[in-house]
Amino acid sequence: MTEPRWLDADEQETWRAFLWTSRLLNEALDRQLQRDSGMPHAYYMILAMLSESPGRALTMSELAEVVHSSPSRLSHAVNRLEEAGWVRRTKHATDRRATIAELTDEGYAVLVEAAPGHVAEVRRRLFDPLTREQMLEFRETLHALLEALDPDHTAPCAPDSS
Amino acid sequence: MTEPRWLDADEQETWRAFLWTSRLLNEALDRQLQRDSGMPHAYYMILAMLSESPGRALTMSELAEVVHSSPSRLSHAVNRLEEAGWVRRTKHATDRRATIAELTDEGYAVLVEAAPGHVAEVRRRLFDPLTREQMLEFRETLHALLEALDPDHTAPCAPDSS
DNA sequence: CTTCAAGACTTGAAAGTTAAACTAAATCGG
DNA sequence: CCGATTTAGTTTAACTTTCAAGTCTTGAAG
Repeated sequence: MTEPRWLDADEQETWRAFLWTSRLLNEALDRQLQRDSGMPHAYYMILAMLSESPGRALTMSELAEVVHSSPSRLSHAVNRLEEAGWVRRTKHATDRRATIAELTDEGYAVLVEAAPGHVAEVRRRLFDPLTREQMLEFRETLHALLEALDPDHTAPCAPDSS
Repeated sequence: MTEPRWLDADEQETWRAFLWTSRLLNEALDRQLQRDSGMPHAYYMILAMLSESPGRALTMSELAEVVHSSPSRLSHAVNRLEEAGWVRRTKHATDRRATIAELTDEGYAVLVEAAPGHVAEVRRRLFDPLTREQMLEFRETLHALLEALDPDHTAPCAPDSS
């Protein structure tokens, strides 16, 4: 740690802006989902990712990866979702270590109910305030940051759903 | 909620990229601070904001505002920081409702110790991957988003410290 | 000068997350 | 085939955050 180059004023402001934007945006989304569907954003993501998977099911490991959750966190979350009746656990047929999490019909219904409001909120908070050009250049910048944060592309940032 | 305009492919990808970037960046920062200084980012912010305030002290309300914390969360956090001996609570002289949180010398020392590593991490994760132009345009975009998220400028995004 | 709403916190319990330890099943290298 | 690893997942406890309620001022109205 030789000579820690301090942040200049522009950097300072950029850093602040990033911190506040990501916090306020995440809070807005969380509030909306909690209010309208009674679940946090992380839980919504679990349902959403399951709904897009073949058979509306994934192993816990696969699911943990796509929602970027630790195994532990996912396990707790799926406990809750199972209690709510939105997800069901099954044993994997051939690999008996694996557990399969499957979206129930009820869970799917909840998701279908929740999605429009969620998408509307994303649009309102993220896309309405930006021009198309701003959005595209924003995306490029985010990709540059992602490249540095996650060189191996662990993150499933290919075109997928919300 | 009439006709929920879905996200197109570009929007989809932008939204994903934002989600992942903000998560990975926040995680990286949290990990670094937890590892090197044994505290979460939110606690670091409390110390940092106090250190920049006149007399290294603020009322709980003021502090809650600058770190964007609920009163309750801040109260719990300050309990921990007080146990650690990094912050001290005092009664406000004239308004006996108010409590003043004051950074102790020990807390200041911890912050001074922690700051360089933290700044280095911010630089590494956020600024190194971007060109100066990218950074400046990124900041503009974030300001546009902030304007929509927080029209009353509650967020202290004027030039300040980390 | 009382009354009473609003302001500034604190508290306790519940929800969510993290960290570390643990079980069980599959795989790999002799 | 067998022991050592690795992989998959759960569990427990600690910790952070949120939510709802409660305390003690202040300030403003009547």
